[in-house]
This record gives sequence, structure tokens and C-alpha cells, in this order.
Amino acid sequence: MATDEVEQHALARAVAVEILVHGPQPRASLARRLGVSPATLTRVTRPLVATGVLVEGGAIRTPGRGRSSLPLDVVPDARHFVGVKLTRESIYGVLVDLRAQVLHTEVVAEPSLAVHEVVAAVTDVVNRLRARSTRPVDAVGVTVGGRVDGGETVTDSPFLEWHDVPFRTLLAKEVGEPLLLANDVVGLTMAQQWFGYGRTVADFALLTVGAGVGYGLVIDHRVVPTYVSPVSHLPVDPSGPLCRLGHRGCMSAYLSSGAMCATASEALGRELSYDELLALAEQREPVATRVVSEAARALGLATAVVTSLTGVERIILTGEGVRLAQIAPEALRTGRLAYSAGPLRPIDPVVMPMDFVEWARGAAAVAIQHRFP
Amino acid sequence: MATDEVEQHALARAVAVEILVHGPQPRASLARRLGVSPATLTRVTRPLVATGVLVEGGAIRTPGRGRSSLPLDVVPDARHFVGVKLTRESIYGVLVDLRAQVLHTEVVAEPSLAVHEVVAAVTDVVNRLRARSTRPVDAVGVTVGGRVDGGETVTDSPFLEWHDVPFRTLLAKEVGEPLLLANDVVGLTMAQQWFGYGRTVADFALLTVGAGVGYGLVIDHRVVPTYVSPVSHLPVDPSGPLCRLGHRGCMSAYLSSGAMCATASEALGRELSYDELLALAEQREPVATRVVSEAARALGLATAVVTSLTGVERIILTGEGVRLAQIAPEALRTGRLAYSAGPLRPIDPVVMPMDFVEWARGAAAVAIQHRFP
DNA sequence: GGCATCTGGTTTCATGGTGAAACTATGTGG
DNA sequence: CCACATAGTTTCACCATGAAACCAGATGCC
Repeated sequence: MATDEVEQHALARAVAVEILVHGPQPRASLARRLGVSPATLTRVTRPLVATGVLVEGGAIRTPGRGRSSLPLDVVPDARHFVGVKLTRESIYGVLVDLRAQVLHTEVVAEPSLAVHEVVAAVTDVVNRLRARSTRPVDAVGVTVGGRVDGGETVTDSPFLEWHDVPFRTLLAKEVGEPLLLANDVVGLTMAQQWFGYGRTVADFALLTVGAGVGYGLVIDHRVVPTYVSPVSHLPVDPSGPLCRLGHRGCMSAYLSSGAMCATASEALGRELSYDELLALAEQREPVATRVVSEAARALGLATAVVTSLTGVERIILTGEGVRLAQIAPEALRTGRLAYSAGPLRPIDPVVMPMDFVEWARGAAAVAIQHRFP
Repeated sequence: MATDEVEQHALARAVAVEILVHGPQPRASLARRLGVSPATLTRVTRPLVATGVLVEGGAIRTPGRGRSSLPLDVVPDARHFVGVKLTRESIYGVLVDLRAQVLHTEVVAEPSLAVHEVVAAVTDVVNRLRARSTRPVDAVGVTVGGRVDGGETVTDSPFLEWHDVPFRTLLAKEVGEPLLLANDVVGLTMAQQWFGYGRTVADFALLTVGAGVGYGLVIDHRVVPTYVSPVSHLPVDPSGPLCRLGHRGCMSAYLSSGAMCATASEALGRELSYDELLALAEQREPVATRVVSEAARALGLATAVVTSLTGVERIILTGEGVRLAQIAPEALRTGRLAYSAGPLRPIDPVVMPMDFVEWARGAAAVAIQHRFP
């Protein structure tokens, strides 16, 4: 369609991305940021405004002299996207606009782990979200926990118990194109990069705390492909407990929800859920506090290792279990400082609480970024 | 001068870099690799050949039909560079050509750690190397161990005991421009990137073993700025020995030459130098073998952590003490596997033996890369 | 030998993106 | 009312680019 031809232009996309990421701005500001002349910027934005992708906001007065500026903004509803996140138990879907604002949510139980049933269930979720949309959905993003190869194949997903499933193609036959498949943490990272705490920096890392420990990395504005939860098995204490893979005292032995619950349940003599454990720690129950503090210390250590090895300016902590960073901030800090060389660089980890809808929003971010390469 | 104007053109630089990094190639091949048309390539190389920066080699026949190709090569002597590496004891200088081939070497003892005396000594080394050059030196690169800020200031160098010394400007007054200042490991990384094992990959990491543990990172063909030896203080075993900064069982407690010598000397009841220790381990002396094996295991762990957190395809091990990787390969492998999740990715670390001249060559690489941004 | 064919490399030419500069628009301050 | 400052537009000359036609050199087949 016509608007697509317009967006073929690299500079047009750069303008749209700049506005998406850094908010509405007058043409003069965009020209400076993108390093082009005002003439070029006028030229490139004209068709975008004409086709309704961008709109001029009301005149804004800056102190001092000079003409008022007319900030350009994207029209959020100019594009709609769908994001779907698969877990072992449920399928979370969201319909979002260009700014990744959630317009609708759909959650269904995972029917089974059989591929064709999952395909059918995802298709159903996407179709229901499509029905709620006021305009055609421009792209669909799907994310799964586990290794995804080339955006095509789920090489290995411990949660879904899948191996080498060409999921994207199978799903695209039902859902249609464009359909993007990615790792769930990659999606979350892309969402943070454009719409979250990663907007203002060139480099950042993201750690997720929950069933496993997830890890995403952005260097120089690009998502760096990393592999299955490399942080999960960082050494913390070689005399510590064993994790499921038989590593002694690795990160996941302290920080994964399963390990934390197992440790606390054994010590307390009764079964504890993850939420109960965190709630007990909030109330300063001694055993829960100890388990959560050790987890926070391990997380702090992970942040220190990640920041030092990658040189990132910012680190984002998130995931279902990130509350533990708020419950035991001093333990987090202890872990960060344990192996630091010299004075600590002023990188306070950003804590972003989240729920499962946020994962689906990450999947949508994959779709959004795909439209603005 | 004229040739400089020629190299202003971004594409001309890209051609020169392509040939420097991947060797002489015919125009057709260069056009394909750089993603431009043959027409453009002819145009952009014409002035380079005319000014003598590039030369056509003899016609090369490829099997099958078609016209022979005329590979273009850089004229190594078209540019000369000087690289200088400062250590606490000595100043190492090299004169190199465009391919970073060493033409001359100069080594002098560090007069003192007083800044003005170091400036004078470096100036002297550079001038002596200039005198040996058959053409004007195009740029000078200087590297130091420690933190360098913005290519200007030595923020903190434990070896030189300097803090916030505006070394580049001070030195440039004597030596002249262009003068580049950088961290020593960054220089080594840049040398490997263009002229060593990093040539063929987009991402790699480099670890140096010696007095400290150095760390360099290249992601997507760009050197990522990291901070002072972040690897030095990775945790290995929280019940292990203390390092100088008071960390229990960190990398440098196992892997730095000082810590290794101290441990071995104490166990053997006599003072051992680093070289003696490594030589003893080569002869399978039990105590030395144990110390070196533990160091190799720690190094293996470091490689595993680095590869998993950065996703690099290749890791280069080097430094004065890298022999230990060859003395205890099985311990290196043990360390790599200790905390791996699932099957190990096929990344065998590349071991590159080196001496101090190699450090100076790294400094020269900083100068060379500066001329081809 | 003659000719088709293949690849390397060059020249010509039309195209399209670009910024400098001049210009209009809209505001403040004297 | 005029000087000035900033935003945004239009004009115009420039130049890097690739498509296409073309030349150069080599092979293989008839």
C-alpha cells in the first residue's frame, strides 16, 4: 500500500523510530538528532503527514525568541500489532498500538503441549484480538521461553518440551504473515529498548527473575543474540546447593523459583508457593527472609558480572520474582559489591515489576520493531 | 595532502580496510563484499591506485572461463605508524607498516614514574623510531595499563601510579599529532580485530593472562568499551584464597602472576619467578602443576562466562602467561565445562602466545585504525 | 581458426537524495 | 515599528550511485 512505499525510505523510518522512542518533537529537533538538514527533514516528513502516519501537534512556545515549534507525533492507531507469549500453562495475547499501549488482552489455558493444538490455540487468540481491532493488524509477534533459531525454529524449549519445531512456518499458515517468532526474553528486551528503561541509552542489559533467570543484552542500540539463559548457571558459591543440572552453587540454585521454594519448603516443613515465599519474606519471617536474601545476593552478583563484562550503562531487573530485589535491597547491594574492583560505578539497577501481560507486550514489540528495521 | 582528500571518501576507506583485513582482492570481489556496484568500485579505487596507495597485482586465473582478475593490494609502505606501550619497568616501541608488520623495535627502561620524565622518554623512543622510518610517520599510538578516559586522560593506572593525568595532550606537545592514547588491552584487541584472529568474525572477546587479567570485547565489528579488568575479580570459589583487593577466591587470586607465584613460593618454601613456575609446571612438578592447573581452570571458567554473557563466537587467550593454557589444557576444559548449561557450543578458545612487542603492536593498531575510521 | 560464452572491469547516463542558501512564517524585545 | 531569533519551506546545484551498454581477456566447443 501507499504508506508502505513511503516507509521504504530509510530516513522516514528513522524519523518514525525517533518519535516512537523519544516522543513527539518539532522538525528542527528531529533534524539535529538524525544529523540531516532541515530541508531533508521537511521533505521526508511531508508524505508521512499527508498519509496520516504523523500529525502536527499544537504550537509550542519555547522561552526566548523565535517562531513556535510544531511537534510531530506518530498517530498511535495508525498501526495495530498483536503479541503472544506462550508458557507451559497459558497463552497470553495482547493487541497494542504503535506505542505498545495495550488495547486488549486475551488469556487462554494451554490446551496441551502438542504442536498442532498450540498452533490452533494461538490462532484462536490472534483471531479474537483481530476481531477487537479497529483496523487490520500489521504484524503478529510470538515469543516462547527457550532457544529460537533464526526466527523460524524452536530449537529447544524446556517449558514446552519442544525440539526443532519449525513453529513460525506452521503458525504462519494459520495466522498469516507477517509473523515473527522470537525468544521471550529477547522480546522483553526489545520492548524495554524502545518503550521502557532502555530508551535513553545505547547499551543495557536485562535480567528476569522467575522460573529461570533470563538475560537480554543491547549493545550500541542493537540486540545482541545470546543463548539459553546463560546467566542461569553462573557460579555463585562452589560449596553451595546443587541445581537441576548438577552445578554446585550456581545462580539458578539460588534464584530460580523452583529452587527457592524447595529450599524454603524443606526448612519450614511444609509446601510453599513462590508467592507465599515472597509474602513471608515481606513479613520478615526468618527462613523466607534468608532464602530471599540469598537470592537477592546472587542477583546482585549477576548484575555486577554482567555490567563489568559488557560495559553496559544500565541494567534492568524484571520478571515475576523481581519483588525480591525490593524485599532485600541490602542483600542485592551486598552481592553487587562482593567482587567489585575499586569504587562501584554509579549504576543502580532499575527494578521493573511486571506480570505476564508484559511478556506478551514484549512479543508485540518484536512485531513493532520488525516494521521499522 | 592529496591522498588524504582521497581517503575522506567513506567508501575508499572501506575498500582499504577490506583489503587490510581480508587480504588482496579483485575489484569484483570487493564490490560484492561491500555491497556496491562494480561501477562504483572502479570509480572509487581509481584515485587510490593513481596515488600509489593501492597497486594491482599480477593477473590471477580462476578455474573455469572468464577474464583473469587483477587483485588490488595496499602498498604496506604507503603509511608508517609508531606504537608505544608503557609498563612500570619499560617502554616498548615499534615502527610498523600498514599491515602492522614490525619494521623496527625500541625498548628503553622506564626512567621513573614522574609524568614529565615518561613524556621525555616516550618522545625519545618515538623520535628514534621516526629516524628509522623511510617516510613520515602517519600516526602514533600509545597504550597504558589502566583506565583511559576519552582517549585523553589516564584516569587511573595502578602500574604507573597515575591518577587523572592528561597524558595525551602533554605527550602531543612533544611528539606531535596525530597521537592516540588508549588502554593497552583495547590496543591488543584492535590489533587482533584487524590483523589477528578476530579478522574473520563480527564478535569476539580477548583475555590476557599475566600480571592481571585483561579483557577486550568486540561486538558487531566494534570495540565495546569496558572498564578496568572487569574479569580480574570474577568469583571462582568463595572459599578460596584472598586477592589483593580482599575478594575471596576471585579470578585474580588464581590467575594473576603475583598470586600464582606467592602461592607456589609458599608451598615450596622458596621464591619462584613467574617463568620458573611455568617451567616447573611444564616439567610436571607437583606443586607448580597444581597452581597452574587451578589457574587454567579459573581461566576456563572465565572463558565460559564471557562467551555465554556476550554471545561471542570466538575467544582469544593471550598475554605473557598464556602458556598455562597449553600446559594444563584439561584443566582449562574442566573450567569451561563446570557451569555450562547443556552441550558446550563448539567454541575452542584460540591461544596466541605473545611477548611485550605484541603489546606495542597493539598500540600501533590503535594508530592504524584511527586513520581508517 | 572461428565463435559462443563467461567473468572482470570501464564508461555513459539518468536518477534520486542531499545540503547551502535564500526565503517565508511566527514569535520576542526594544 | 523594526531588529532579531528560531521554525520551517523552497529552490537549486551537486554528487554519489547503479543500470546498462560496452570493452578486455580467457576458455571451450565445433
